[in-house]
Amino acid sequence: MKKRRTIIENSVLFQGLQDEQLARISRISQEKKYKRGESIFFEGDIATGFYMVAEGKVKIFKMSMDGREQILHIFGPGEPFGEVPVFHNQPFPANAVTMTQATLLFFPRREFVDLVTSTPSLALSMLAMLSLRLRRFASQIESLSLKEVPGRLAAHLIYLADEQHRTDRVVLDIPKGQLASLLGTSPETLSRIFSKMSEEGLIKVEGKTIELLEYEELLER
Amino acid sequence: MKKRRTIIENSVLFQGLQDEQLARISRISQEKKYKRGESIFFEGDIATGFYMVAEGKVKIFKMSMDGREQILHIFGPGEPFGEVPVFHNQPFPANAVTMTQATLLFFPRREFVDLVTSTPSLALSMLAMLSLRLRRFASQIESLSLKEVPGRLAAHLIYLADEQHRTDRVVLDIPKGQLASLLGTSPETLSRIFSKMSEEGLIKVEGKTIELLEYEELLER
DNA sequence: TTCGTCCATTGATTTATATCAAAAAAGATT
DNA sequence: AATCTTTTTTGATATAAATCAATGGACGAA
Repeated sequence: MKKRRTIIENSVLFQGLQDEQLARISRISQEKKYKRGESIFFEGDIATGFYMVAEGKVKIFKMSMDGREQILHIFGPGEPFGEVPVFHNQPFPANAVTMTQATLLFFPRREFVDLVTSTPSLALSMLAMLSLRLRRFASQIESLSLKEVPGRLAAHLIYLADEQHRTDRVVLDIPKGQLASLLGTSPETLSRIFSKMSEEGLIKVEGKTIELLEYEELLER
Repeated sequence: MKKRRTIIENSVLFQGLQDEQLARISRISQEKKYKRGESIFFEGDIATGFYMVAEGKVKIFKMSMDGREQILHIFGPGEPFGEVPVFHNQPFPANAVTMTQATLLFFPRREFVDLVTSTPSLALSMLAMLSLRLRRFASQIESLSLKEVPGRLAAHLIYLADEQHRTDRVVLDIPKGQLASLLGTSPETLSRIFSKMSEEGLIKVEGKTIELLEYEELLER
């Protein structure tokens, strides 16, 4: 499996932190292995720490009186769970069970709190990173509901251009089918829009390389 | 209205803090009154601090060029908003407007950051808050891109049912037009879907009260 | 080479939803 | 009660995009 450190530095919660900070986080984490269908915690349990999925899938669910389970979340690699009650020092509000064989990282509350307490900058960096992600999510939601697909594609191309530090061309880092899903559309539709934008002279598509012929125009979309 | 101190010590963000810290928080906060429909801030504004609702309701939303709005959150008493720029030192990512007459507490950025730095449990609360928001956004994005409107409505009804601790009926806390914007659709479409779901016997709509006749079915949507 | 698999494109059709327009209903104000 | 305003519903139409179906590479394996 992937190295613990890799999981941590690519996780929602810790990504973007400095090496030194990541190292400390990594040091307090404990690796735990689970078989499929094993319980991780139950509703009402004292939250002694939180978890992050390294490998496998975990479901968080509540049980209704008549014994039916209501799944609240399903978490996969890189996603933390149980952190909200842990940070608030409250019992777990739901149950957690592995859906597959799984490897989890456990972060003991005590040690995590000590770490944050002794390193104020860690908490601030984490807050900054979470804020940044919230910002991105907000614009993704905006994009999904307020723009139609060509607009979303344009926004994504601009985003890639920004990331790749150029305004003349970008290289897609995922297959077009996946891009379609990322933009909330179908491969067919995406393909048609690529050709329409090409006809309009906005871009030129050559496999995974997209030339941005009218950067300014794209911004408008 | 309730005393400022009461709001603060019962809020998710500040609950559990010691008296001295609560007093400090209370000291740096400023009370502001708003009429219904007043703007609190606009997307792009420089942020000098964040807010907490003491009384009333506030919506956070994005606006498209042609004036359509997508609501990102609706906040009520005790809930903070506008914290993202506090930790990221960038302009507000969305607009905020009061939906009712409202009283807000304003916390200046500088003082608050100092406070967070010196109060680990506050930092943890803040982390919990942002972490939770991130999760909500993630499911909103999933919902917008994967489900069509009836599914989103069903999910929202279930969410309300959960929040209101009952499975037989829920009461909408906002006008239907606003709900449409929250679900990323138009009032007309939402209205039609309400009547279709009623015909199908899934729900029964009486003004703002929605009876959930087939809770299980709704879950499936 | 040829075969098979994966990915991308193109065409035809269907469908969900937005939009435009207007009426009806519900609340608020005088 | 009467008027005004806001919210909700209904109808007709337009449209973006999903879906279904088929074809055309591209790439690796045998």
